[in-house]
Amino acid sequence: MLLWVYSLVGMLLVEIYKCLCDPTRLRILNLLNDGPLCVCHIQDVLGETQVKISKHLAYLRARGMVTVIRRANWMVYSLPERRSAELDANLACLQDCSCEDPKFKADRVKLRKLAPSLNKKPSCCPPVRNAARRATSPTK
Amino acid sequence: MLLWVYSLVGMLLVEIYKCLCDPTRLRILNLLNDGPLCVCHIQDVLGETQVKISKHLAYLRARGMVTVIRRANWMVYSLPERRSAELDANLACLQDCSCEDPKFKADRVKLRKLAPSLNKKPSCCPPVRNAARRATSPTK
DNA sequence: AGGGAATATACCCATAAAAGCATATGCAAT
DNA sequence: ATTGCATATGCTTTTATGGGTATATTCCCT
Repeated sequence: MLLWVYSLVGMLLVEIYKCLCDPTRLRILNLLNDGPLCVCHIQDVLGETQVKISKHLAYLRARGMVTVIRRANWMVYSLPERRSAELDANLACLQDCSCEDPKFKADRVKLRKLAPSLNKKPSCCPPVRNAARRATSPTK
Repeated sequence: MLLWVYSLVGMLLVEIYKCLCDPTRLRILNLLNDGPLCVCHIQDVLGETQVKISKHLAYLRARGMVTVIRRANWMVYSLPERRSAELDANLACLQDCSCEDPKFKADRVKLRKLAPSLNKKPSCCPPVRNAARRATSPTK
């Protein structure tokens, strides 16, 4: 698998669409639109296995579609702060499309209901709206 | 390959993105944004083989991303007249993104330069902006 | 140092996608 | 009917993708 991290500016349109053409990834991005999240939150809301979520996050990360920071044991994912014009336009478009869609809406509702109890865990990712972000993947 | 023609309204977001995640299809849609085109025009502008273009058009057609009418020997493809909100938003977004992009722009320029000579062919698809359109595929 | 928790990765399998070559289809004109 | 043209389809190969199971990594805590 030949992959490299695209610079945010140079991110190809096709690569953006490749990120968007899977239902699980769309659901993840829909959640991240409301703010940074750790894997366990995403996992619990989507009701999918840890591996599945983790792999899709890796896919998105490798293409600069999300950024991540480590917070103790937890990996906190966010939409990238600095975005190419293309990425920005498409994320906005996705938000438009998903905001009315019942399935996406349900995920967001579930997240809000779940969030308080999840945040009672020892020191899971806090419900802050704008955690510090890093541009590149910490995985090496 | 299990495929069916999506009703325009019910077209799933993921299916839209699947149509958009291939460079050749993006180039095709970029050209169609300027108006209906027959296969030979697309083929000549993109410089790709007939099979390749035809197959990608079939892919788009099967998902309601383009419509087609027969005009004598020629098949004239268009973007669908009636579009779901999602499709409309994404086509607009694509147009935004591709209008500045040098590669897409080059294709459009090439089309305009090529069009006059191509239209000298016996009775190739005319350079009309709004040919009659049909909603479904004529192929059976 | 050792254990537990959260997350990532390796490997495997089934399926889908992309492209090529060859061939078929449908229309028009002779 | 036959030929020629534009386009579509069938078959094949290669590669990518998505998901699963098992295992590794990285951190915190004791």
